[in-house]
Amino acid sequence: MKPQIAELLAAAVAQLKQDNVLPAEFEANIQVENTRDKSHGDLATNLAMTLAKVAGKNPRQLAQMIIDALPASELVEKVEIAGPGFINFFLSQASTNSLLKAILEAGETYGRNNSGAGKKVQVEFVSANPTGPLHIGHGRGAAVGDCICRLLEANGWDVTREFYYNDAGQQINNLALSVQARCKGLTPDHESWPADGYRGDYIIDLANSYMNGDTVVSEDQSYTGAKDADDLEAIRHFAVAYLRREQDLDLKAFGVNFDVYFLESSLYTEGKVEDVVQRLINSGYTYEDGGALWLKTTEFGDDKDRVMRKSEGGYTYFVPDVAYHLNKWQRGFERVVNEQGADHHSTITRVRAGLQALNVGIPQGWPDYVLHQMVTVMRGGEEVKISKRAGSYVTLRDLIDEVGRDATRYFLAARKADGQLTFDIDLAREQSSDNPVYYIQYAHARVCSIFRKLEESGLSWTLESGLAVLDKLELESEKDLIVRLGRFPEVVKSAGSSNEPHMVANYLKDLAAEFHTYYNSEKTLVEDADVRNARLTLAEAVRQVIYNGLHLLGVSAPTEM
RNA sequence: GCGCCCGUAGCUCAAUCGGAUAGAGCAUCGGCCUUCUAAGCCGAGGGUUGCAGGUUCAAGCCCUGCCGGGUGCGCCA
Repeated sequence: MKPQIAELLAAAVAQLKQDNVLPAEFEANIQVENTRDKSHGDLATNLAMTLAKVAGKNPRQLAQMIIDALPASELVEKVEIAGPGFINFFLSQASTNSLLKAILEAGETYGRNNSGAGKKVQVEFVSANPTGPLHIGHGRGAAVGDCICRLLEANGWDVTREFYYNDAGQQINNLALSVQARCKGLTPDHESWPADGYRGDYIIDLANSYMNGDTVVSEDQSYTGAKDADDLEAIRHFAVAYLRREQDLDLKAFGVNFDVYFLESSLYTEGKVEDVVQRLINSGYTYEDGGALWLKTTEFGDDKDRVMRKSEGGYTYFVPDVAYHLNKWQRGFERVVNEQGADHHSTITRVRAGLQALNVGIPQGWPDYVLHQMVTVMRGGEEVKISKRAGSYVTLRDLIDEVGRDATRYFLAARKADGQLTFDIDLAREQSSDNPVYYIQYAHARVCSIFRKLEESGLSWTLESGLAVLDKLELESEKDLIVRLGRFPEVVKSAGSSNEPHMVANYLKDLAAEFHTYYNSEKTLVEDADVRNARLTLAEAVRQVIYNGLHLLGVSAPTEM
């Protein structure tokens, strides 16, 4: 409804320009907002207040002139001036009726739009290195990242989900050494245990599997254990494949799938690192000092220049990062979203600086970053410290098993990413019945239950019969519910453009609350067939929107609970 | 020391490019099941939005300075 109201206002502004109330050259910024308070109508604009200065009138006086200049419309019941000069619009039943019709005709596509126009977007998330099981922090990344993907798809983008991992660095060597130590029967307290070795029990399982000669198959590779405790290279390959499989299983259980697995090692084997170094040298932003090769990142906002090639000859980690992002750009992703933990923050400036230095037309703020803050885990009233090396864990698998997939996804995605998150496992488990996700799902199940009851009574409802009697929705609560349903598309759009899936969760909670209230105050299956059919139509629209919204969060919409 | 994130009810969190009386859930207290699922609803209490200034018709939101919590700052990845 917002665009229609904005059109009316634009017409009024044009009229006032013609009447010389407003200067002809002036470009008015028309904003139509949802109201928080019902007494302020359904939609409101601050137009009179923003134009008051230019017009040389007080805002309320100007508001009246704008109202007088508004073209007639059957969408609007009445218009009022309120407070310092807000213009409040009360929508007519004709407008809510047509809204309801539009929702039901759109069905599962209601809320979607084509603002992405089919353009390619890549979302990189999780990107855990294969050195251990996924923990709750990865879970947050997985939930937020996947929801961002779903939102982008709903906004008409062509989404590629990508998982990037380092399969060749120092951490992997430590992993291989740790597994090798276990293969030889060593324990972490032994004096020849590797210095930075991984101590978790999963290393034992891994070592046993390798010595058994198991074959592990993950999404992007497979490898058979060589049973040889002295073959470090074979152990390394096996360990990576084994942990990748474990991570894939966890992610699958979480409802998260990837289109592309990108190996950091491929940047080296395919010459992409060398290529990007050469490009940077050619661009003139590099220099040598102390035997190392430096990049002048300070020219692009960094606080000091960064080493690209160490004096001993190896590259620092940010060079493959730049190479990887150049590759993303070359693959034609106009938009890229990197969902990572906030501890990766320092790479943002460096990667962007490197991309700018390449001088290949990459926009300055490219790519987008969504950084989620740490998750603190509480169990038994105490904080659980997560340490890979010490083997202290709250794995994503633990959470899915204990709390459930729907609740875990909801909890991790329903909050803004840029705040720390406290996840109290006992609370999530013990109070599972008070969990907000059930509250939303319950609203969905209730509508389904109404329709089952209808069928049991030998009655029926069709969309046609319902749409024919929408005028029977005379209650204020019914109108409010419809107005809220009408806001769903803008939530999808706004959440999609700002990469903030939590907005969808909040919207659904509010919608569910409004429906529960309505459900308790008005019976749907009443004697009067017209009223009944009209209310069933409304209930079905509510169900559809909750279904669509839950789908965006990757949470199921049960038909009974 | 420098950079970034956060600070909102006892707790966990919202607040849609700066809008009107800052909202939910949990917890506490009091009501509602012979009526479509009580995993629900209705009501009550609970706030100087960390502090102090500034910008404007309007600030939880923007600017400056403090305070507090977190995190990152290597020729490690």
